[in-house]
Amino acid sequence: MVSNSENIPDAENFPAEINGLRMTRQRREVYKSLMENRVHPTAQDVFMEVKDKLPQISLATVYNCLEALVQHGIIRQVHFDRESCRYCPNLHEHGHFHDHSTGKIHDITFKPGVKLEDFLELPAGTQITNIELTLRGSLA
Amino acid sequence: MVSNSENIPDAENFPAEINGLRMTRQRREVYKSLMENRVHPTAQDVFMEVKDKLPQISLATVYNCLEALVQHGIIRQVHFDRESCRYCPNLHEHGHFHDHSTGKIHDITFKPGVKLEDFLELPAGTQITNIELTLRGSLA
DNA sequence: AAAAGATCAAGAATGATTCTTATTTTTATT
DNA sequence: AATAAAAATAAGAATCATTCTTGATCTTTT
Repeated sequence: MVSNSENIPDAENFPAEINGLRMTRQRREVYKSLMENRVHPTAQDVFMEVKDKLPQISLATVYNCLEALVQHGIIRQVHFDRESCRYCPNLHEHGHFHDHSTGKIHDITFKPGVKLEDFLELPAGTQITNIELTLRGSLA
Repeated sequence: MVSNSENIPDAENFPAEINGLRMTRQRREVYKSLMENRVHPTAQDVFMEVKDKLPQISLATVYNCLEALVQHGIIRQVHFDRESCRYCPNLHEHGHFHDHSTGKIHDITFKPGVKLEDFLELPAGTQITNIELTLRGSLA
């Protein structure tokens, strides 16, 4: 159980809106599912999870909810090649390590204080708004 | 013209095989197209380019050729979100900067001597076999 | 309570990629 | 050089994640 390490509010006292996005029943369950098990699920995965709580929810609605949450900066979308998009409620700047031996995806953080210019040759005047870093390999 | 900064052999004296991959007419034209204009094209882009030389080539064959070239370590496949895959003959370790103001994609190299452990918190025992780094933004 | 606006469910549409199959080309064998 | 076996190609069908469309259902505002 991951539970209270991150203070996930339960249904009753869940905020009515987050970052200006109204928390409907569907959005709340989608978001809670992401918060409760940090497995970088696909839309399909979330759909199956959430159906326990809202049996009538549709896959299209899960896509809508995920999109809305992404647009409001509540979750992040991550990509591995051209596989299904995955979703992640960790908003801290981080990359991902795809462990091929287990199939699991792990968050990778930058060392404190590191800046892009420290390790990349960036052309002068580059304004970076988004970084996506993906490592692949295995834990020996 | 990019031409001879990288010594692209012309059709006649093109190697019969590269990294153990036999250079058929189709593979050769696909590869030459990538080498000659470094624009990170999609399969569709390459298809249109190569049709000038081989009018009867099919899109499926372009996909086959690109796949074969990737499998033999002759080119790299790169991904931007879930857009069409793009291809790149630059085999040096590098990332990509997607400039939203122009739509262009630029190669970004690491500063010489930089190692992953220098800027990332890598769990002990991680064996990295592949890195994909994508930056988005604009040139101010 | 009525009207306007948002959200939702269901299924159709889209688009990149992969797969299938028959044909053609290349290579190996006689 | 002729034949057999293997590899590559063309064409189009199939797949699969995602987006779009439409009508129905909630929510909020009036």
